[in-house]
Amino acid sequence: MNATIKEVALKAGVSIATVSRVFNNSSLVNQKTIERVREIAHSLHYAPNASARSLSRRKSDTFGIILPDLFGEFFSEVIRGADQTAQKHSYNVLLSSSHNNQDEIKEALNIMKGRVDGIIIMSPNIIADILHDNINKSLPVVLLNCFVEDNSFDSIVIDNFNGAYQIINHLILHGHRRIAIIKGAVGNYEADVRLHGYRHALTHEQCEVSETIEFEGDFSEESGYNSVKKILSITPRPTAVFAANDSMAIGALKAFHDHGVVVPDDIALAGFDDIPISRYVKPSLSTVHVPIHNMGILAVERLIEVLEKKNSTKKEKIIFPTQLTIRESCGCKM
Amino acid sequence: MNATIKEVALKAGVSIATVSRVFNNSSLVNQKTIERVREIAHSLHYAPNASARSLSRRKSDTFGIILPDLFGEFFSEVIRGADQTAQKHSYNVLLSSSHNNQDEIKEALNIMKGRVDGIIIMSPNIIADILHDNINKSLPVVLLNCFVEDNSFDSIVIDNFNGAYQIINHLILHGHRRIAIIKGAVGNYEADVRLHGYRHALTHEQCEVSETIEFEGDFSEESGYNSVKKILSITPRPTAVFAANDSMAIGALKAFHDHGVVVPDDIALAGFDDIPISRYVKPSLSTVHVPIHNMGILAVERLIEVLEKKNSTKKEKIIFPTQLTIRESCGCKM
DNA sequence: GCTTACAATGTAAACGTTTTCACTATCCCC
DNA sequence: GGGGATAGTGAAAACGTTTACATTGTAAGC
Repeated sequence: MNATIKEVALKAGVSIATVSRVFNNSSLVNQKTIERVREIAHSLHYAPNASARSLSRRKSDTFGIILPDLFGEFFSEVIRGADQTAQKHSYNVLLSSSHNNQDEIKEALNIMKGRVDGIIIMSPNIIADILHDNINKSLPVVLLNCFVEDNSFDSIVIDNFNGAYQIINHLILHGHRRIAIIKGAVGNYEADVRLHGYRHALTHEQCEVSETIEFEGDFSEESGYNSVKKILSITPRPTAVFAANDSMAIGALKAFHDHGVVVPDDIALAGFDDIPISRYVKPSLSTVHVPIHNMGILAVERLIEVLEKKNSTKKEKIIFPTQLTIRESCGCKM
Repeated sequence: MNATIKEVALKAGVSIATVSRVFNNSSLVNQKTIERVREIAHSLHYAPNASARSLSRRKSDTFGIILPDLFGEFFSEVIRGADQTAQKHSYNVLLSSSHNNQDEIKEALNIMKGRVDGIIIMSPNIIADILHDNINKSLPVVLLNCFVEDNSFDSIVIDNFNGAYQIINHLILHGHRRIAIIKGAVGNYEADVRLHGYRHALTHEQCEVSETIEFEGDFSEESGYNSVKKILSITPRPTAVFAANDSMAIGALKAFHDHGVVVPDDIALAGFDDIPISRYVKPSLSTVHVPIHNMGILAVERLIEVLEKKNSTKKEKIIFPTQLTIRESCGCKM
């Protein structure tokens, strides 16, 4: 059984109000009293009950993070940034991942509601209606890489379009005209935008745009690996492949190797995200750098800003620029 | 403002007790009443206040997870397993990472206290005293890969010793006698045990054990990369290198390549953990498979078991076996 | 020595639930 | 038609805090 504030007060010979004040660093308490209370509290292993505190203050000091999944390095980087920043500001992080459909997100939102002071949602499949219906207007929300047409939520997105555009453009500049893509998961907003960037760059330079060189993927290494077989079977063979994320690119790299196709000599390869591992594969991966870690940091900082009412009236949409990161796998010198 | 149980009760023409019963699926409520209450609740966007609920029930339906860091795929796999399992049993996950010293862990424990119904701690640096002093006996705890001499906590550990032993033994069986190690982080329990397994295997087969072939590392790709320069500078050159985790092995792989040393032809390489990416690097990594995901699952299941008092009297220590996973980087056929 | 001011503390009412206990109405059985 | 059961509901006391307000004691100012 944990000690309560009452027991501490009793033993210290003060009222519970005073104990409360000591633990909330109120300036109104006598120094001697503070010391006595702290000592007694320590000897009783007292720690304030968080639920009671939250109930009374109408504040939980906790942020919720809702993620579609937790595979690979991408999401853990987001969480890492968010967690570190939250801790720095004395907030906790309530995590809920593996939500891939609308119902699961709805469920997660309902659980979070009343438990957190703000929510970060990352779900490239989400539909805005769900949010409107299930989130109280007074609860701060930051959307990460979600598609929202209106400005009803704060939102942070990566410039997926330009990222894809740039790397395709780079490939074209180095002589590639027939460039295949391994697409991201179906129905995924980010996947769609990257595809559009890819197509747009090709169109702009009068290169071939065709569904015959667009291959299915789902962001996993395995799907990247599996696409390669199909890519190698078409003629003429594409001279370059753009995978919509690094995990698929790494899977593809392995597959090319297994089929005796040398990257980048026989075929160029590029990815997207710049996950930490991508510089350590061989050949190292040319990719589009995304400041993943920073997104987590910024999302939390924005929540805090809104909570402190500094800047809450207007919703903001922050677009993170990406950066072309040329390594070995595309075979180009910058 | 969120609606409260009172408003729902008022509008539905019942008492708050009845509303509460409806939301707790009590069997004692009339079907018609249930429907009316639910309808009204929905129209008011009512969701029970979690703090009040926790306070009243003395239960938060939340588990805490304390981690040293969140880098790489290892930790995110643990979290993934834990989160999925927690969700399955209607629990939430409160995350707190980036704790590398005793004081930070103490702090994290104090914050978690009163917020969670159970705690999972993964911290290969932890000292048991901290735990005894800061955790209430009544709070269920599961230790993941921590060193604890006594049986005062439930604990799940990987069989690091045998894992290391086995893979070194494998290398020896295939003719290697001079095998270097890239060690894990200093002061890290897992790192120590893997080192012992390595040494023990060498000793057992009368191979050279010497600090001149033991190199510093910290589990990061970068440290793996940096060790290689030193490894290549000693004579006679080791014929095999064992990295104490896959991340370092992948860094080393890259370094060997950059130095024109072919793995496995010129030198054999092995890792530890079997993170998802290790099968996709080139050459694919021979390593020791660790059921990371399962550890997260099991930790949560154990917490639930204890909470439900099914099996709480005795503390358990579960040792996860590892599995030798031979791929290309060691150059051996099984 | 009387007010005034202020520092330090206490009292008690919230906060929004759950849950025990008590109560009513209804039904069934002899 | 009286005496249980039983189903359904309500009243009210917790749960452990915070905090507005009230109350002390003491020092300063005149």
